[in-house]
Amino acid sequence: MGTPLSRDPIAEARRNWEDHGWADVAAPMAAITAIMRTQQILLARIESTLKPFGLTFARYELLALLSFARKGSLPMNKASALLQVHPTSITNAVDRLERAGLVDRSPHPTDGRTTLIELTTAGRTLAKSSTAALNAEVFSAPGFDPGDVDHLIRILGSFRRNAGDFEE
Amino acid sequence: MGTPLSRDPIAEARRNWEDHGWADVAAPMAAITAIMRTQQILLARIESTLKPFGLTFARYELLALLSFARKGSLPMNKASALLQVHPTSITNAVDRLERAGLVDRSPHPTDGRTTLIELTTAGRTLAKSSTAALNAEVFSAPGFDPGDVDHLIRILGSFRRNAGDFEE
DNA sequence: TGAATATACTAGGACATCCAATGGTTGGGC
DNA sequence: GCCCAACCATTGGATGTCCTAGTATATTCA
Repeated sequence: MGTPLSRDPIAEARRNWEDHGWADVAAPMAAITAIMRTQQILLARIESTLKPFGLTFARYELLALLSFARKGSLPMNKASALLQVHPTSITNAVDRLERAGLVDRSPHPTDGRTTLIELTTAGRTLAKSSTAALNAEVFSAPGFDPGDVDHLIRILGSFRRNAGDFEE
Repeated sequence: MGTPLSRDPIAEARRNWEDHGWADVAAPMAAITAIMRTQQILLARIESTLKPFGLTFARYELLALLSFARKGSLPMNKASALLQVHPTSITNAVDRLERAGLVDRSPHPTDGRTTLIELTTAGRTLAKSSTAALNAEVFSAPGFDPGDVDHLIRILGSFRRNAGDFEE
């Protein structure tokens, strides 16, 4: 987004917090802000890799989820729960994927309320190739030390469990 | 967003990656996905805390940045660089903050291209009270172990430096 | 000095997310 | 057997982010 700054803006914010009498919460504030910024950087990389495939991250996630579904199809509310996004976001993503010929909607055989989504052949092919691209361009060189990757998975896993994402 | 899942969806995705021959990138994939989800959870908490103040996180960040500016004013391009967002996002945020009477725009005294933004009295008051709310409701109980907070700051700081956010 | 280049902000469009409200569909309790 | 609460998907509205273009101002250099 521009040239590197001479100093870390988050470290600067942390100093500001400490100087204003909020030293007790300065470190968590810095950690949370750093997560926000890291997500932004990673998302930009992912979107840039997916762009040639005509996909956004939201649509890719749905495509990938469907490609792993045993039956090849998934109810929309199930997708919403697994991807942890609002149902309307799924509706939006399916609208666009369907218009692009990558998924199909079909009524649930026994429950008239739910809609099933299923990959088309083109969708399955694109899921494969875009995943290969993400693996090669993003996940294989994420910018973390290998040891830090395990730390992150543990720390964030614990956080998500405490936040009520899952039990276990 | 719903009831807790019985299993961690990210751990599940990691297993899927390993089962499909991508074991070498499964762990970074899981870490990156966890960062995405963690950011989503934290952002929701922050937005919920800021809602009573009529602020969003984007507008709050700008307000907080201005409240720490020595001169009390900041060029828009400077704000864009420090918050690491696109210049048009700053324009958008300033539009709304200005309409709410929280900031003012004024022309730069010597450079006719740049616009300065400055807190109004109401803006300064709101910056204080909303920061107090965030400190009390989010940063004081972030959901991380104290030791993990330092780990995160170090790991993510290193990542951001490698990504070109800042030098040093 | 005058033209080419660089910088700063804004306007309009595409996309994603959430919330609130709507219209069907199910299924349990009486 | 019926009714109402719960559930599912969609629509419309608000916000935010980025991108591309366009306009205006500065700076550089021939």
